[in-house]
Amino acid sequence: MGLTKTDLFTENQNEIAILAKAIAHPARVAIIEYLLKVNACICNDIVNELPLAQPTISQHLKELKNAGIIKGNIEGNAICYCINEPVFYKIQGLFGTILPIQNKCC
Amino acid sequence: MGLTKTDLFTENQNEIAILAKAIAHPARVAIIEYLLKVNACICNDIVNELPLAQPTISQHLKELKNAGIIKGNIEGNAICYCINEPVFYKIQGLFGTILPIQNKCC
DNA sequence: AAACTATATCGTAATATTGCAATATATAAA
DNA sequence: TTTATATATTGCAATATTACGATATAGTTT
Repeated sequence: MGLTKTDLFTENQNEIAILAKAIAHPARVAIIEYLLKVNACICNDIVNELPLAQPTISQHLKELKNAGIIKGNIEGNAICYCINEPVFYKIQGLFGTILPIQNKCC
Repeated sequence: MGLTKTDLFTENQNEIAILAKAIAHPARVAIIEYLLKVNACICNDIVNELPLAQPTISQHLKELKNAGIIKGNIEGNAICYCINEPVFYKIQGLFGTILPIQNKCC
């Protein structure tokens, strides 16, 4: 197979999985960290910052954008990327909730 | 290709990516949620809880264990699984830090 | 218009992931 | 010791991901 059975799980479970998958690559983590540092930049800045080819960066940016984690605005012939705050805060909410674990593991 | 260039990124970036990847599947999200609910259970309980075959559950448990998110203790002929607190709190720390975003996106 | 800059898309090869039937392993119960 | 229970591993097919060269698209500058 190789096909995740999305329909078998709740919308919330799928949403968490999709957001986690967007972060599940070191290049995309690096892009997020860089955007948090410089606030906003064009794609070419990221190409110069990371040791990956331009099409590869473009592909990673697309995935981050599809997940809603970043957004891009057309700026002349370039595209200005930045963190999409609402989704970013949502991630912090989803993964950052301090749950009291009652660990009675055998 | 199809091979993530791990050596090009920092240890921290790779660690975040590995933890995120472990959560990047709805079945594994469901397993984590279930373990948080019942505190501890054996693999067969999860097989009965989720609509996936036993080998598939076993595989997902293995990935969660490899990432350090859960741990399993031998209990007779069964294996008792539970959340591995330190790593779980680490995830909350990594993703849950409230960062003030200065969004000056174009 | 021609050359340049910035980004996206296509095509493709290599590798990874998902899912499960079949089977192996190991302890428990009868 | 046979049978049942619980989990892991193997093998395999289908699909997804990663990476990048080549190329397309689109705005900018000269």
